[in-house]
Amino acid sequence: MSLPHAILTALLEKPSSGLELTRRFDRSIGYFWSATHQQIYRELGRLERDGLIRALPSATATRGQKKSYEVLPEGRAELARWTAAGQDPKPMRDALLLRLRAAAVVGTDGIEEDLRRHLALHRNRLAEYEEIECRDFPPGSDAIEDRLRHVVLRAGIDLETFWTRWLARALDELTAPGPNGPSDLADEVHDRAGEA
Amino acid sequence: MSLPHAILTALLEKPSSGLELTRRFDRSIGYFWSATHQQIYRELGRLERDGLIRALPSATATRGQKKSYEVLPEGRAELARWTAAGQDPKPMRDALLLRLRAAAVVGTDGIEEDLRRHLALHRNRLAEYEEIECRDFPPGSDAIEDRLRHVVLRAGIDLETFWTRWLARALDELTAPGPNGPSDLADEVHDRAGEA
DNA sequence: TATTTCATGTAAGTCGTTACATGATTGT
DNA sequence: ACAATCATGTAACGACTTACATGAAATA
Repeated sequence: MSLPHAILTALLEKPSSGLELTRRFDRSIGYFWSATHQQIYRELGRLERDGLIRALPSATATRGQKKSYEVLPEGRAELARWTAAGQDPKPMRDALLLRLRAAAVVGTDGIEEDLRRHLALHRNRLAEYEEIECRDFPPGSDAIEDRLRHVVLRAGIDLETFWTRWLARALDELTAPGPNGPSDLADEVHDRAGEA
Repeated sequence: MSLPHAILTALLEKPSSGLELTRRFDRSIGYFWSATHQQIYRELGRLERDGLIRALPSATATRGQKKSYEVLPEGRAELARWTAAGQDPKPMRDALLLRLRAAAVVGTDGIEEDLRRHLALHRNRLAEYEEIECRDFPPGSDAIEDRLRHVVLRAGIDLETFWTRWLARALDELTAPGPNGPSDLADEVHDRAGEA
């Protein structure tokens, strides 16, 4: 149940329409909580129905017309309640690690190319985050709101740093010659099919 | 569509029943792809229906009786096809980062306690992974299958290391006194509600 | 026999993804 | 007028979550 609270946070930072929210999710907020425009419109409908947000008076009620929302006191209270309540971390899900484990069983065809592609993507995102840090968080800012936002961005930077380093290492392990050379895995595994 | 392939990988490593798979997902595989027993039973039914796995002949057909599965050649082929195909990384979703961003708007009540709890959890998991590394991957193993499994475990270790460091840093930022002290955020933000 | 544990499943509801539909505005 | 774009939705489906149901085996 995080999407409604992500939207409440975004609307408190600045009242917006559905499409504006979608764009903001593509930029900053979506870096740690992504959402499509369909999810956002559905959730805006629910939040309005439940009395946590309301459409700005200026907005007309017809389809295709821009319609902006603002957070009501009940919405702010609900966000504060959710923020203060503890939550257990969700177990992670990473398809790339799963594929690597599968590759240890059925062979490594196609993996190296994809690791390189992921490495390039993570390097790009890392550069993007570091640019944001230079622009928005010059050294010496000290209000606690800024410190919080900065430490969140820092998580993104450190995570992308981890991925770039780990992918480089995985590529090393994948391409380094083993005792029988790097390309004999598929047959070898096939011979061992069915063992414990 | 990763769950069926996670199950195929697990079954190739060792034929198992639904409950055995559930336990293995709680241990090693679930470290990067978690699943509940309901998901697993449903998926086993689909995989059997589609001819990718089959129940071992010994298994009886009645409810409440243990029923083990093994992978058929079609299942192995499907797993190899999926493993070789490229996939885009999914955007990440982390509720804790979202809560920190929300806390910058509605106040930091309750956050510090939860950060400490998360820090303890990640430290425990890190210790767990490092123990597995010492036990299962002594220095000098060099078959490519072992190198692959090791580098996957390494991702887990490095990720938990990142989280412990980042959480410690976040706690520093949260508890360090700011220009107006650490406890005045809620009121301050409330005064600023509605600005750009 | 009664309880607990093992083991397999059903059902309902929410969330996320993909594809499509519709109205309004702007530019040519 | 026409096309492109902005903007708001609907519909359908699959994935995930939570709660519950049922049968078999062990054990007290």
